[in-house]
Amino acid sequence: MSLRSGILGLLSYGPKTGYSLKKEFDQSIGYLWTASLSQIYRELGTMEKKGYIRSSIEVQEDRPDKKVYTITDEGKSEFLRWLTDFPDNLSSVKRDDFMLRIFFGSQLKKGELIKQFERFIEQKKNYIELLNRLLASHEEKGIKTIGKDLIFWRFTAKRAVMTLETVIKWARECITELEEADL
Amino acid sequence: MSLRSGILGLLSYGPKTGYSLKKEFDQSIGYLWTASLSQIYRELGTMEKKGYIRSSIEVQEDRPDKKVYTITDEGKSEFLRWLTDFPDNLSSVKRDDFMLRIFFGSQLKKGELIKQFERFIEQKKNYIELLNRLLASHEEKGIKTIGKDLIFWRFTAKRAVMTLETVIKWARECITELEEADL
DNA sequence: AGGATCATGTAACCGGTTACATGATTAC
DNA sequence: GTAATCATGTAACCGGTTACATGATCCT
Repeated sequence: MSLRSGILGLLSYGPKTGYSLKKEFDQSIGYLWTASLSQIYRELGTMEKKGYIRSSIEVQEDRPDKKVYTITDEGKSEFLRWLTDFPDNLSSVKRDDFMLRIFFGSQLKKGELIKQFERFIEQKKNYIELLNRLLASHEEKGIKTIGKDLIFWRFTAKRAVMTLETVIKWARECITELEEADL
Repeated sequence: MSLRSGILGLLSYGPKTGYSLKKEFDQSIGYLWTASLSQIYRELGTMEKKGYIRSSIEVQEDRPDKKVYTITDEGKSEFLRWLTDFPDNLSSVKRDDFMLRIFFGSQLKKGELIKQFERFIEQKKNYIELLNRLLASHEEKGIKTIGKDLIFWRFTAKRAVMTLETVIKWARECITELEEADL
């Protein structure tokens, strides 16, 4: 139940609407957890029933009213229960359909494969740049505003960047091997 | 619809039962795609209705009869349609609840965090060994029996190993940084 | 004029997980 | 004895995706 925990975690920084939660998912933890609006609204509904969050309407003129959610004490302890309870097995589920296609690559043409590896490299490069901008914006705000969180945001973003650099290296090696191989 | 494609891909090597498909998922592509038995049986049922596969009962004595599935021509072309149709965006979905916990790590104790990073490293190390054994067994059989597939199986396993080595390095760096930091 | 942004949701569907059901043989 | 292996499935549930619905303001 990690969508729930993600929402509670973000709400632990302060009250938010469904819409603004979606933006935070996209902009700050999108590289490690994604969520759609409909999912967020549904989860907010069930969490309010359970008493993990409370809502209040903030009336606005010239744009739709806001429903602002605040985390309750039960919500905080529910979040901490999840946070401190690491699962025995720390591996995340692997379902990667790019890799599945490569696994069955012998049924593809060499040229097509190389083209796809090149697209792959391009996309990962762009993603690294995006993450570096995110990291830089955290670093800029610095310890004064973000506080103790900075080091952990650096950790997670760092892992993403390092992994991307590795898969780029891997894809380059694949291209070289493919070019040398006679298929 | 990649579970379907995974099954069709495996059936393209030869007829199989639901049970033996499960074993192949676990033993050869488990590191890039997982599937449960109930999922496989359900998918086999719908695929037979669609005409992608055909089944025949193989009677056995002293153990349950087998229902052996064979890929049809429609099945083959459905598989190739999927295989050649790479999506525009090659990124796989990221939902990693270990990372989510690290992101909110400022609410955890330093000692607990280090312990979890150490568990993480141990598990990844073990997984590398498992993959290396898998790779070695492919390599052993060699080009003569596996043929053109070998290079692609090496590619996919290689990526997994390289990524694991990277995340181990990352986790070690995190531990060092954590030990030096005063939280 | 047309699309993005702000803001809320519902409904249907689809794929993955968990639990249940059955039952013989083989290996420790 | 008991756990693993062989072999098939069904049913319920749960979480994620896609489509639908509404409507004003702001920017190009």
